[in-house]
Amino acid sequence: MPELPEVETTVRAISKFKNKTLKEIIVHNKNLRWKVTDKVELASKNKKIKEIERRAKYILIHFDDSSLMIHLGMSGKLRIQKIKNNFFMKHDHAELIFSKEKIIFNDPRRFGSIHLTNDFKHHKLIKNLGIEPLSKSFNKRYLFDICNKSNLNIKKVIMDQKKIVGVGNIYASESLFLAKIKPNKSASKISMDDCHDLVKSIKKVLRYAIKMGGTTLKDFYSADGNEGYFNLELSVYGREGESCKICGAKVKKINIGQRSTFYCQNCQN
DNA sequence: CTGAGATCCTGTCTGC
DNA sequence: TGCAGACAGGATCTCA
Repeated sequence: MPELPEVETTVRAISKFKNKTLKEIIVHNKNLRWKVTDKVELASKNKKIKEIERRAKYILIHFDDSSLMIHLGMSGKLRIQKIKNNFFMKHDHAELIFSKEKIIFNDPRRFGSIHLTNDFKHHKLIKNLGIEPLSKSFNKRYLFDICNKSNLNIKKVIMDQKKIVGVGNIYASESLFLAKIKPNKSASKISMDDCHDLVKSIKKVLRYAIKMGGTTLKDFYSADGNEGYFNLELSVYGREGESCKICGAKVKKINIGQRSTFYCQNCQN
């Protein structure tokens, strides 16, 4: 489910817990993408939350001496629920308990993960992440450099979390459409002008998706229960056979790295 | 080092 | 309806 905009939307929804004290974490199912360690429950009792932020697709909840790292994987989501509202949903795997409310981690496919670390910056899942696409350092020069060094096609490059973080399968297709670049174009053939357009497109698409509260394709809801509306704005993703919103040609679907990829054969080169 | 492919897991949809 | 198979927003690991 979640790419950068959905994670950002989730972080914003739970940011109201900043400065609140986490009473405890209860893990119902430790078998996530990685086994949830006992430390997560044992070392997170009565911790004041100093900061809540997003890094790549990770939700980071910082305490004084440690940080909780939550990844939503493919189907994970957080929801905020009143303590007294005592109901469970299938696949509720963990609960962050506060005085009146709790944050529940629900993840049917269990590709998500929860870690507690004393040094998140050097955690193995964080330390090799690439730059944030919405930061100033993500510019045409940077993109041009990584494209030049790569033998992959452009879609694979922009989805490589070691290079650029946060861009997943939906927004990769959407950004490439906006930049009028074919997803299977060889990265090494990308011009500086292409990079200019693509950087602008990625930023624009991500910012707009955040503004719309993310994309609700099947069942993404923000932690506050709101639906995301970016799916109404999708230009090519999931629109195989439908007409391109620009030129009217049929939207094509191909596979790139076992992921569905959508583009307009007419608009994108 | 790079890159392709398999893999983790459940739910939903499509086609026979 | 039933059932098999494909597919789904991620990303790591293995192997060549």
